[in-house]
Amino acid sequence: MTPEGAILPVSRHTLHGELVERLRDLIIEGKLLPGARINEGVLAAKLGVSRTPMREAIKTVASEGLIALVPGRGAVIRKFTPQDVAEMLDVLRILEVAAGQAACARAGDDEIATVCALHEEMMGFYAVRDRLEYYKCNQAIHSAIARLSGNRFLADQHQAIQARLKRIRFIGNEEPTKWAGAVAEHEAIIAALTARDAAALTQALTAHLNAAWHRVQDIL
Amino acid sequence: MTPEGAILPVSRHTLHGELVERLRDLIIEGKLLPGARINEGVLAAKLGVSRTPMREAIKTVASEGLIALVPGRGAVIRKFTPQDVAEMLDVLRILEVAAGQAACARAGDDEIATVCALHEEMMGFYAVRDRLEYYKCNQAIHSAIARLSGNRFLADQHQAIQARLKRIRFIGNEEPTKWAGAVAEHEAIIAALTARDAAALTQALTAHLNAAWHRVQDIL
DNA sequence: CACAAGTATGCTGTATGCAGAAATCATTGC
DNA sequence: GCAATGATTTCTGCATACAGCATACTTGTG
Repeated sequence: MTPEGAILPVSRHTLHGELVERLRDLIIEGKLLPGARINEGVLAAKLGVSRTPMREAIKTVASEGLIALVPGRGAVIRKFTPQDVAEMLDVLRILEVAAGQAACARAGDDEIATVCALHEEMMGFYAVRDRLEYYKCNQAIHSAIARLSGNRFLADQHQAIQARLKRIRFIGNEEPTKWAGAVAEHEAIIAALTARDAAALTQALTAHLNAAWHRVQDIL
Repeated sequence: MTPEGAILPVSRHTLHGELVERLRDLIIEGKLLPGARINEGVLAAKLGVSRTPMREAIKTVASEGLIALVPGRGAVIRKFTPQDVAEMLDVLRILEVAAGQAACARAGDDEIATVCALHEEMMGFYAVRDRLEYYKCNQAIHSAIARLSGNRFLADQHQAIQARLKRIRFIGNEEPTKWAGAVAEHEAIIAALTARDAAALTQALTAHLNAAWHRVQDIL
């Protein structure tokens, strides 16, 4: 990938970008709970910055949908209704199915192999019941499938929505039976993808995301 | 809709929201051209505000994708490559087709009638060659179809992408022959929707958005 | 004891100030 | 005459300051 001695631009750390990531993580990791108000001053102080870049980061994350802005009253961590989650999962399904169709048609064997490798890795984590690492692999697989479409914009949109649902889906898969179900569905997805069977892949992805809805439903 | 004497909260105009809209409009209307750098100071002065809310608005619009932030060098109006546009149109097609499918299954006759009414209005503007009003109706129709899905999140995502392409598609349809083509495609869409013919609607929408790509290709 | 009005505090929203990095322009050497 | 280098100016990025609104608390009254 990176040629020996290649000169690549220094990654300029902007405070804004840094804060956006930190803020997103705080929400996704559950340190900031849905419904909770954000006090700019104290949060900025905790992160060791002034209110100005903190506010800019809040505005950015708000436009991504994780935070709601209440005029005159600041920002609150957005609380997703069951309907919100169902709708997001539906769009995720639409995008993934479309990506899957495109992938069967245009993805190279090497690209598909990469996804399979991720799947193997994920199964390894499942074997030792490492739920966090399993989950990371899981997300990586779905992101990879989105990228297989060859449409970067689609992949980006997919990624953004997946990020919003990250926490909810992570909590939703806590039960062992649910987890086992998800694993089985993944097997079907990988099989269909390897065979480049577009129809089967559509079926498998749809089933997987419908099941995901049933899995998270309880915790909403 | 609004009951007689119903008390609805006063619409609080936040400077931030106002600026975001103004900034979006400036870009979409072409007052700020792609590739141009934004000077926070002068733009804020022109709009009669200080740099702080202006910067926040810029960050927000940037996260929407119309502006690119260059660390240490401020913000530039984002320039879309032909590939970017093709990818966005593709996602738009995916979302609209999915919305259309859902609409055929679940939309009420009244909802469909609303879309048809918009179509009639649009044809009126076409008859007198009022391109701007025609275009507004056009966008409204596509947004309405997205809403017919019953999935608000899908509709919102669709809306956001459509907004990004607004200017490019407006310019792309300048030629009379292209315009006529678009009108014909719309007729097919409305016919399929009225008949609740999901397959035909998918066909019509796909054709329309593929054609849209051909129409804008020249100006990129 | 409950409730309402007034007061006080805290927070948001906006403006301004300041340091450092870019960009532009002038100057000097070749 | 052109290129490279240095100085100046502008602009961004962040911090701080201030005003107005929202909320919480307190106090007075029925």
